Amino acid sequence: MTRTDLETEGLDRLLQLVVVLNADLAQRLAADGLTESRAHVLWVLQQHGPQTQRALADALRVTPRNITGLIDGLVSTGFVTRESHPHDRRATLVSFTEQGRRTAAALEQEQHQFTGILFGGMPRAKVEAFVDTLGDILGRLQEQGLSL
Amino acid sequence: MTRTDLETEGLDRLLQLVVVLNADLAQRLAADGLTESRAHVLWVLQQHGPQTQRALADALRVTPRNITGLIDGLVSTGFVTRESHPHDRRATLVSFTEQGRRTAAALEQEQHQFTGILFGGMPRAKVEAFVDTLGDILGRLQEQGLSL
DNA sequence: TATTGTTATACTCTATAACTATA
DNA sequence: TATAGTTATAGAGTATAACAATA
Repeated sequence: MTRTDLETEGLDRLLQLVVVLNADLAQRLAADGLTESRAHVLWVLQQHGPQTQRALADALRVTPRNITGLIDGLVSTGFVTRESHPHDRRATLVSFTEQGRRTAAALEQEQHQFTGILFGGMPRAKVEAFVDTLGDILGRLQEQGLSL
Repeated sequence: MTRTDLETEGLDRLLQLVVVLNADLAQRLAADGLTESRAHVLWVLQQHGPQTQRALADALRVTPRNITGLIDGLVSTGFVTRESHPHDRRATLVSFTEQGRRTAAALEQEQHQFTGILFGGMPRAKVEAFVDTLGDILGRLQEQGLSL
């Protein structure tokens, strides 16, 4: 196999993995009545606690108008509430409901268990090499201006 | 680093890679006036030649109604045309315009060059190990019923 | 004057259901 | 009777622009 064919095979598998992981994520979330965007909101709340819509807009890198719609959806499906901000009457604080808190915790748990599917029983050295190469590739992409 | 931490780090980097690759793809396509879904149509045409909308619906795994909308968009932006099917007057054949053909070929070319960013200058053994592990992981996912 | 979130409007992707034309 | 593609309708994500309330 030529070097070029090898690299092409690598990109193909990487793109295939992207598609499969995305599809699986969307399906799991749909089972909980969530979309990827709404789950992203829950993720931020889980990591950083109650947030203003402005902060959520910055975190998700979408417009404030978009956040209004996402929170509308999460409120109507019972995952979060809008609370008044204690010090700024312009702002609202988005907080978990009990259902939201449970769901976010369960998703975090599921992600953790997912590592077992990916790496379970794989020789440690192989996992280490894989993680190292991923870091290498992410670094290359960052040099191209591609990062989070 | 514990085995668990290592695996968590691996999943984190994988998910980060998914996000970065998706964002970059969307941005490149937008520069050409394309969305991911519309580009997917061009991709199928590039690989298999002119197709009926029905065949495109099957290939993209979306409803026929959805294909109507995607082709409407691709026609109005000049990437494809609807031609009458030679043997079945119910069906339409979707074909490239010259612009569509050029764009699809350029995208294929760009993807090929992208391998240089990902793997260029990396020791062959390292690339081989990475591609091997990707295949391993895709196999594990397939065992879980997760595949294309 | 600047910021927070909303209303108004528009585009894209997605789906189901009913329908037309054709096989 | 079955298939190809459309119209009708609806929900979700995204954006810009104008606006109200508040800082």
